[in-house]
Amino acid sequence: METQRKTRIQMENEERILDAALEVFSAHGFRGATIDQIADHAGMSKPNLLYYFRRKQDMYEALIARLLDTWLEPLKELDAVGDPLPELQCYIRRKLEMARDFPRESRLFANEILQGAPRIKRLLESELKPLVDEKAEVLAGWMKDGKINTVDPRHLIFSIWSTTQHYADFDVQVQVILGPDLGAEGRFEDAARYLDKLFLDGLKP
Amino acid sequence: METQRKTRIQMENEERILDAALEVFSAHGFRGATIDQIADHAGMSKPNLLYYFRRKQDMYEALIARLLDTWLEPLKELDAVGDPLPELQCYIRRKLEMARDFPRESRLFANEILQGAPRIKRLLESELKPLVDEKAEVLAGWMKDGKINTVDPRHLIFSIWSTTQHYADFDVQVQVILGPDLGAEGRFEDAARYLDKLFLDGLKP
DNA sequence: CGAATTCTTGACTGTTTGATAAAACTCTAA
DNA sequence: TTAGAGTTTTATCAAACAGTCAAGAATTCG
Repeated sequence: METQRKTRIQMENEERILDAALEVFSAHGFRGATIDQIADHAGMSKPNLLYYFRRKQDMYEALIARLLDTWLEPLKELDAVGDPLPELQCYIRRKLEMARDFPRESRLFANEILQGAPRIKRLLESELKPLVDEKAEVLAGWMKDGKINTVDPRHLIFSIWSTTQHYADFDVQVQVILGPDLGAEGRFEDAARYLDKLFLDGLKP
Repeated sequence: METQRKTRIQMENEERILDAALEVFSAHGFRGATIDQIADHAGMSKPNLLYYFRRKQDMYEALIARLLDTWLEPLKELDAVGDPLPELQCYIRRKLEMARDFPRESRLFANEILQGAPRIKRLLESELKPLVDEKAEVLAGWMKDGKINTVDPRHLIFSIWSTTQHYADFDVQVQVILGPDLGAEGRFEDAARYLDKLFLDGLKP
């Protein structure tokens, strides 16, 4: 069976479609998104879109597969041989940068998990779980060596994910509360400064 | 115009419907939920359900209105005259308890905010914003008095919301990573212990 | 009781939506 | 240049969906 080569038009259109799909899926979730909306965003007719992805679910799965690696990359780079505290600070900042630079991706995952991850639960078990297990060991090692405060490493990871992704997933709420005066960039800097303090020193005076 | 009194059957059925609606809306979001699903969960026919709530959106709005107060109550109780650190610890624990005891409510809000809060943005501005402004002042006062570490009070509130609600909203992911051995109760205790440490001392050894 | 009111249901309507078929058009490589 | 592969469109379908209607069943209350 020969590997199918993709034409120029195929590559261009699949790209356009996946970008449009990300836009729509991340804003409305899988069931809330319609093929018509995605086709509109991609600037093509619905049957034409369905020529490239025969079913709605195919687009969704293609998106997820393409994004998961990017999404897990910062955690993968958490390095056992690095200096623990700076290493963690760097991880937190990178996650925060991703929330700023890829909010659609963040919301896509959030939507999926929120609704019970029916389409990617298996992927979480095969990709996410082992990675977290591995990095939890790294963190546990640092704790044993007295390099960082001793806490449950998995819950530590949860708190990094939740605090950073909050700025992408709950952006509307964040904007309502912080007001629009401060731009997105200003909000980002404030958040980075705050999280740095929180994770280093906590709230004790 | 006389105030309409509600019959026994009306009260019972509206209750049943709103509970079913919470179940379905929180699992699928507004657009993903169907009236048929809600009617099934409530154990009644669709036309019967629509006799009580004429449109899908009416159920949703009734739910939101009913839940918002409950949801904001812990923050309302944050007391300026109390002892700062214990007061915050108490708030964190109460939010975590709500994530454990009312995960559907948490997911309902999460779904709504995630999708841009089209239906409750006004409510956030009129109810949530002033409350947060007020409590941010309280926190700022504590910081000025040197009772707690000086950080951005609004971002502090964000981090409490995100870390606690994470356990309700991303429950599937949490379960995949922590494994099912540990029950929900055990997970809760671990989370409470971790968050206590994080917010008090941070990660510095 | 019995009549007024409230509640419930089956059948139905118009619309949206995911998906298909086939014809028409465009591109590419020999 | 032209045959064939690849692409786009028009027309269409069946299922899912929000919401309606009128008639029948149950409940309430004088």
